[in-house]
Amino acid sequence: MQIAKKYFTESLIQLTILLSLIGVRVDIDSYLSGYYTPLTEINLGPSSAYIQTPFHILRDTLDGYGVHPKCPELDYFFASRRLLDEVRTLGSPRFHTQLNAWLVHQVPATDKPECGPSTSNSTDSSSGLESPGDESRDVSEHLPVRGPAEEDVKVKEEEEPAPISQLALSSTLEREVLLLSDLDADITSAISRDVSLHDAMLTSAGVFGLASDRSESRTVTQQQRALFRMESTGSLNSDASPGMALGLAALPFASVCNLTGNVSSHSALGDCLDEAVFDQINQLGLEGLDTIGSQLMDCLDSIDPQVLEDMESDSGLSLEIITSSPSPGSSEMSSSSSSYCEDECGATGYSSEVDSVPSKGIMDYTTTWSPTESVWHDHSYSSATFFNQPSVTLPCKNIKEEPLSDDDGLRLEEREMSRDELRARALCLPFSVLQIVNMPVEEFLEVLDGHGFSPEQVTLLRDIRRRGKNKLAAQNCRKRKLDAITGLQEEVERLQVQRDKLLREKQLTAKTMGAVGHQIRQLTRDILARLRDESGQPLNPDRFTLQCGANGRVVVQPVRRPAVSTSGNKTDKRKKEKKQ
DNA sequence: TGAGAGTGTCATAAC
DNA sequence: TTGTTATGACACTCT
Repeated sequence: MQIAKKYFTESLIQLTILLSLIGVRVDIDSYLSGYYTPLTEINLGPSSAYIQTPFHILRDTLDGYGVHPKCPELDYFFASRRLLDEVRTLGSPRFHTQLNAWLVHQVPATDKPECGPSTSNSTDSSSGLESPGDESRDVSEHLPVRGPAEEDVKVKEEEEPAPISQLALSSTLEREVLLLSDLDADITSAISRDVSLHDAMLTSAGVFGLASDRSESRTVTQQQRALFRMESTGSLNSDASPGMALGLAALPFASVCNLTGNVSSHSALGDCLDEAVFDQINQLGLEGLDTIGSQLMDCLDSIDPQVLEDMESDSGLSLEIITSSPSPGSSEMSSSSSSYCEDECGATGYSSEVDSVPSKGIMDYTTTWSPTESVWHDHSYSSATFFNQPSVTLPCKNIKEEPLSDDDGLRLEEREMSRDELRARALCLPFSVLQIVNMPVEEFLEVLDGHGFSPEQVTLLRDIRRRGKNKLAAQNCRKRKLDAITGLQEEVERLQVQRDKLLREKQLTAKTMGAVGHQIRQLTRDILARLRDESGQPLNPDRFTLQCGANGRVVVQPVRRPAVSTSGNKTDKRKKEKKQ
């Protein structure tokens, strides 16, 4: 029994570690029952695209416990480290963990799209799904589908984290191992039904890059749509538990590939993993199920591994990553010589920091701008718009020739495009709105002069830039206004508290003064009653009083009464004199 | 259906 | 002179 409990606990912790790596927070405190250090986590849901988290301010809160619960990014950010730290603090009884890596899917190499020139240009940004040396990718592509018992991977220390894409849910329980061995068919079929591993990888990889080739662009788009279908109608609605769904939503970068399989195969895994664990996960994820789609794509597209890496050390700026999901053009497009294609996900979010503090991985554009730069930083657009933002610089010619397979989706994308994006597309400007807005003025002037634009295009470029700048300025202005209002409200509340405090002090002081005055009068009467005048009679308190001098001497003085009656008599006399 | 919030855009002033 | 920023005002959309 003791051994079973130990195995059970170890399995829970292993699962917790893995879930923490993918962003799912699990409270296994109740399961551990004091066996190990309590691990307490709160599921706070996904991050908002609007939220800018000042990581640099909280960089010292390594354990994350001090993080405000309304800051989901921070909690998400510290979850993995905290869990690992806590596990590490357990000391010597390190659980002998075996990770059974079962590959979820294998995609033929022919499906591997190329990201065109952007692939090489945005290596740093698109590497989120590729572990160093494409290790995970290689494993995913070359490893055959095998049972967990065949591929056991020792859990390495945190200093040498195993590629997440290689990892899957594991257990040391024999029962689980045996059952997992039978899951391959289900898992593979579940994933193949909706989206392949390679699709997910390439879709995410593609969002960071540019696609110059039309067919490649469409491939990526279709893959992305496939992923959308997966998350909207596929495994999430069928087999996946909400908890796992939320975990997938909070999934960072590459781990989504394997987790897609995990999500799809939850029903099977539920047989071999403790139901209580999944119940816990389900409870965690029920609230986030509605927004799972945007959350998933948030994680897929907006997380730059480089930036994630930087979170540990710096960067109070949020991510602004442009998605490279080239979409089919519209019929209004005219032919153009432009073959450059880039997506853009909205205007640069309002943040003076973004403009004034060029940061690593944040404002690459302003420092080393080039038309092929694909990394942007957007805080201002919602996730839905974020993912549906098509490129405004599609090669019009190719688009016009190719039939559209999904007109409804195209119209939806066009409808969600801004007017400037539509205008830019109409005039086939080879730059995205974001590029136009964010490029340095010198570059902008060079662009205006060196590309042989027509007057209409030049005017549109200037207007787009002006409107984009002004849009950001308006956002900043409104933010400042709200901050000012908030500050004033806080000041008002503070002053009201101070006023109430002063009023209470005033009342207390008046009360004290009254008591002291009463005591002084009583004391004066006592003293005067003890004193005698020349005739030996006690001094009348109504006619005498005590005065305390500056030197501390106390003297008896007669009470000075105002001569009201005399002055009144004088006026009466004057009135009588006037009458006479 | 009206109210309110949020947002984009324009006009303008200031730097 | 030009570009940028800040801000009021207006219109529009969405909840």
